[in-house]
Order: sequence, then C-alpha cells, then structure tokens
Amino acid sequence: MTSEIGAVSGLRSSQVAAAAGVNPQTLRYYERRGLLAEPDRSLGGHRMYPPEAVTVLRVIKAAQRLGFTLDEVADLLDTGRHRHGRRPDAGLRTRAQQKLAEVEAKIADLRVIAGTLQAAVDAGCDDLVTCAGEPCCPIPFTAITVGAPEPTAG
Amino acid sequence: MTSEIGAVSGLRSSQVAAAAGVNPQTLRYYERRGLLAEPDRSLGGHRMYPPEAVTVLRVIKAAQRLGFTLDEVADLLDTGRHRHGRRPDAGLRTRAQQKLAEVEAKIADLRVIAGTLQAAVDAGCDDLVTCAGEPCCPIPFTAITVGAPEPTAG
DNA sequence: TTGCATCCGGTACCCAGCTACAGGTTTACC
DNA sequence: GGTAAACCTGTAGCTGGGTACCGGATGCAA
Repeated sequence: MTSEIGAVSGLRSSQVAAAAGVNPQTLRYYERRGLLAEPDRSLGGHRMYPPEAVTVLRVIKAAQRLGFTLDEVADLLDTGRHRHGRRPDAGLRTRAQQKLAEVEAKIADLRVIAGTLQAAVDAGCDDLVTCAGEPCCPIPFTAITVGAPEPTAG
Repeated sequence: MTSEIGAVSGLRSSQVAAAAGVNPQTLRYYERRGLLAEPDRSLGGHRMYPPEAVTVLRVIKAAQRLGFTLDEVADLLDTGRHRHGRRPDAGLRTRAQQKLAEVEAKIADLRVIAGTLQAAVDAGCDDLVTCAGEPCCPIPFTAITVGAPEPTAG
C-alpha cells in the first residue's frame, strides 16, 4: 500500500547527497554528529528527506569552508534553531568574528613561514643538517617548541 | 666493568628528548619513520645517542615548522646524507621553493576565507540557515565542492 | 643487594572528517 | 514475481603526527 505517497515520500539519501555534492555515507555521519536532523522513514525504514535537507548540507559545507569545525557548525545550527533564550555570544556574528581572528592569526603565522622559506631560498641553503651548523642560515633551528600550527581552516 | 665508558656511552633517550624539547616516545617514532638513525645500544639494549641526534631533532622540528611533512623531512635528510648521484630536484632549495608556493597558495585561500568572514560580519549575518535563503548574504552557499583546504603548513 | 627510575618492544589510542565494507532488507521497475 | 539497485546497521579503516599503556628488563646509586 503506497496510497500515502504524498505524506511519506521525500528525497532519498542518494538524491540528497548528489544534490549537495557529498557522499551518501556523509549524510549518516552528519546525522550521528547531530548536524542533520533525523528524517522520516519509509515503511521499510529508508530515510526520506525533505528538500530543506539539501540546504542544510550546503550550509554545513559553506561553514566548513569558512573554517568552522563540525562541532562548531552543529552549534551554529542549533543556536539558529532555538533562538529564544540564547546566549549573546553564540550567534553567527560573534562566532564569525572569532573565527576571523583565528584565520588572521593563521595567515600571520604562514607569512612568517613564507618569509623564512624565501630567506632560505635566497641564502642558497641546500642541506638542512649542514645549515644547522652554520650561523648564517636563516632557518630557526633553536628549539622552537612548535607553537602555532593548529589547523585553523583546513 | 664500565671501563669503556667513552666508547659505549652516549646520551640516553630521555636526555636527548629533553634537550630537543620532544617527548621520549617521539624518538622511537621518528626512528620507525626513518627520520632518526638507529643509535648504538648499551649492553642491555638501551639506546645510546650521539650528541648529533639532538641537532637532527632540531632540524626535523624546524623543517616541520616550515610546513614540511615528516615524509618530506625524511626525504630531505636522506638527500643530505648521500648527496652523490642525487636528483637535481631533491635538494632543500628546490623543495623550499615548492613549499613556498604551497604556503602562498594557502595564504591566498585563507585571505578569501577571511574576506568572506569579514563580509558576513559586516552584513550582520546572524543565522546560517536564514542567510542561506537570502540572496544578499555574502556567504557562498552554492555547492562549492570544498576544494582547497588541504592542510599545507600546520 | 636492594630499590626505583628509566628503558625495552609491541600495541592501542587520540584528533577530524570522512569513507568503505559486510551481510542483510527494501524499493523500483519490467 | 523477479531482479538489480539502493538502502539499512554496525563496524573498521584511512590520513598525519604523535601519545599512552603494558609487562618485563636494565641502569645506577646507596
């Protein structure tokens, strides 16, 4: 009996995945991670998605592209869903400002790295161990405690 | 009998690790990865490092800081060790130039991201899903196929 | 010679973000 | 009704760079 077509039907997972440009498995993964609401099921247990699911997926991908982790995206989506009683620092605006600061810090760090690489190229360094023994090499070998490079947007 | 102190002894792993600012376990890990030569052993099988091991560790950390992966660092160290019969594109100079291009590409990508975040902040966006429905939002929701962000340096 | 810190090898686990596989249903179309 | 594709759940694997734990052996000083 499929007389309730209009009520039960919707997009199948592969359709949603294709429309959003992701792997079908990713849908289940996002569902587990709390990013994608659990959709209705067909009588046989297959997921039937509303068209909005495609939008949500695109939103997730866009936010990821901006450097937000999946946990952060989940938080942003959550905050958007029940906006009443929200903390003032949970909105996209504030989060985007924080993320912007992170990204700019990352850019600054990479600029230092690019500068060092350029200096090494200019100095004609061609061997790391040799360079480490010569004080003229611009590469900083002195116990740097590898500080900054926590992946920010990547 | 410890009369052969000068011949057998050397730095113990924890000493080398402390001197280079890394975890002692990391030494074994680097040895497995081919970054650190297998040191001599004491009669009981404990690793006894020459002082140069500290230099090598510092070199590894410096190269990592410049964005090279451990595989790339291993390659650079290898090339440095047997310089005869080397390919012309394997030296530090060439690799540094390539890495510099990668880092600059990453910086360019992050600048695009920073620009988008700034635009979103300026536009006063405060909810992702709402924004996705409004054409005035500067966030690119249209199926971006998340291209660039492969971790380059960090 | 006792006692404790350190080291040994091997293995398992961590982070993030997926992706794949196995073995069994369900759906869709002819 | 038959068949093939898509789906289901659960679990395991991948990348990169380590870190942690285990039971047992060693090193070193008192």
